[in-house]
Amino acid sequence: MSRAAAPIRTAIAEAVRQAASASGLGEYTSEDVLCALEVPREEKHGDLSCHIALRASKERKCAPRPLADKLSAAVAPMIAAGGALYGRVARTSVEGAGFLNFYYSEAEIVSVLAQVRAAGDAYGRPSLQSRRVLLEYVSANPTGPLTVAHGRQAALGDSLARILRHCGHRVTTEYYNNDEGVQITTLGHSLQYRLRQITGPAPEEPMPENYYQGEYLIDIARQLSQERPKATFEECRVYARDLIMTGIRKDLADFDVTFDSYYSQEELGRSGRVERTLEELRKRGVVYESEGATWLRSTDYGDDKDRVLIKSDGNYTYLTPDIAYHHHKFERGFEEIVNILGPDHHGYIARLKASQAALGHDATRIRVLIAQLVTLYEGDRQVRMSTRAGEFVTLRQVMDEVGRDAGRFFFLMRKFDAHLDFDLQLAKSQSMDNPVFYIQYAHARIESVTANYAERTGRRAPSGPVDASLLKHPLELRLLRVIGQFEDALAGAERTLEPYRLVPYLTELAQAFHRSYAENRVVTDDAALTEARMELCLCTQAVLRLGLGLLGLSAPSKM
RNA sequence: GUGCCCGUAGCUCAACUGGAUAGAGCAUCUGACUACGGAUCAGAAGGUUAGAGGUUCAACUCCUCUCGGGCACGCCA
Repeated sequence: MSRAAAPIRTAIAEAVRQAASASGLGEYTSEDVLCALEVPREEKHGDLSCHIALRASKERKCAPRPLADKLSAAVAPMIAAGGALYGRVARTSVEGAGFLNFYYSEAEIVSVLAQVRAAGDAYGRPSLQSRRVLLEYVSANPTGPLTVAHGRQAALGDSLARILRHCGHRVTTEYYNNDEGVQITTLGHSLQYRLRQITGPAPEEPMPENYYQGEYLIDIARQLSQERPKATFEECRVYARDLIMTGIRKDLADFDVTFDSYYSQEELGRSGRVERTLEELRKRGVVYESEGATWLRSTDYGDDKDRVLIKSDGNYTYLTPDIAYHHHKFERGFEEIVNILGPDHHGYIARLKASQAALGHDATRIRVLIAQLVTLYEGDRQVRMSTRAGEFVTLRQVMDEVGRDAGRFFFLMRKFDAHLDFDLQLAKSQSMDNPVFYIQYAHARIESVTANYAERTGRRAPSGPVDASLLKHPLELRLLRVIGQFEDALAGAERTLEPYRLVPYLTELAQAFHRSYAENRVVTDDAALTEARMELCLCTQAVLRLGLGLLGLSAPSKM
């Protein structure tokens, strides 16, 4: 194959696009065709399958099979001698309702080793237009420690950032810090109450129900009492807020989650942006006064109710600065705005999008991912949580309990819009019940093969190109195929913004390795075969490391 | 009452957004190294996709209704 050949998936997509046009099937973009390519569930259906004829048949209401035949005929010259896919695709076939299946040549399958080597850390990067993405996530109010729900959002957002970056997008990650407002005021009162309990005279009233009840405030009060026993309310407010925020950032850092930017609501208020945004909305005629309040006519933009911007007491609602904040996201030039929110915010999406549409922005550029709740189990016992009651499980506790890798893996292993049952016992068990170890074990195992190889040869890798055609065993070919499917798994994760798609892929890759390993001894007296198998191991390891890295997991050499 | 998410093997979940014979892991049962890590590998069994209709070449997927679970529906944040 040629040196600068495009990845096979891209090459096939381009061939299909041209064939579709030539055969009168229709004009499609590369993106359209890429979406119609899939790795078939069953190997007998080929290495890559295209169902674009099925889609075309739907559009023009005719039988799909003849369309697939026409497409196949148009593709035929491309796999014949001199065609773009010559030597890479051995054959195609039309099957089922109208699938066009591609069967790779053995040379192509084997060439993934060279492709992994050549691409290095960029392996699997799809050919996409790079976008400027603002990814906002966690954004927990600094009124208490992060919970497991935040942990899930943190793992999801961080992994998503890694995936989008790997795909060539320019990503800025941001944490919106609600560092002022009603909840922070309540936090200040709560701390002051706790402080008085320590320094006296103790308050006679019981602690109001809406105060934050958690024990962490008692600890903070104890600390403050050493420094400033007579702290004013304002001092309490700032002290609690800042100390909690410091703790949040520490938790995130220990979870290996960092943000490019922390965006302060307080600073947003000082900047005058909120007023300017309101002015802009007024100028656009989407604001009106009623019942002493100021309203946004959000129903004109798809919301089911108009929303209050300024309450009759003169204060802004929560929405108002948030509108200004998102306006500022657009003003900073981001082409795609991704927000990860908890399930309690789903009703908020429509009004947020409406507000941005009202400002003249393209609301379809906003993608909101709702991360569903986490239910925590300790074996059979369910652990309930509630921030106010102070009876909750923190991200910190989960990290301490099960470790960072297992924690992140469990948060990511399910798709984010489904509830997650997180079994602490399972996550911390270092047994074969635990899927994260299965994947990491494959990586570590290869490391020890490498050590064996190094002992024999004095090198950790083949010194030059290997003869990959020596890899003939069905399980080896299977492993090579799975390595080549990384591209497909990554593209799926990028398109849907679902990191969990990498989990079954990596499990499959690890499995393909373990199976091949069980049948084929790597280091033998056959020098050429040993080199080829060693290269296969090293490429497998490279993709495992890459995939684990995209999930934010370590790739250990020993376990 | 209204909206959103969900209901798939004994358990936890997939099924590439409408595609091919609904797949994995665990649990259960049966097997496998005198060699590179047994945290591994091979095999068996397990299903009327909650239920009932509908749409079409094709439905776990879309529409309607019913049942069951979760989360939201403020001039709260």
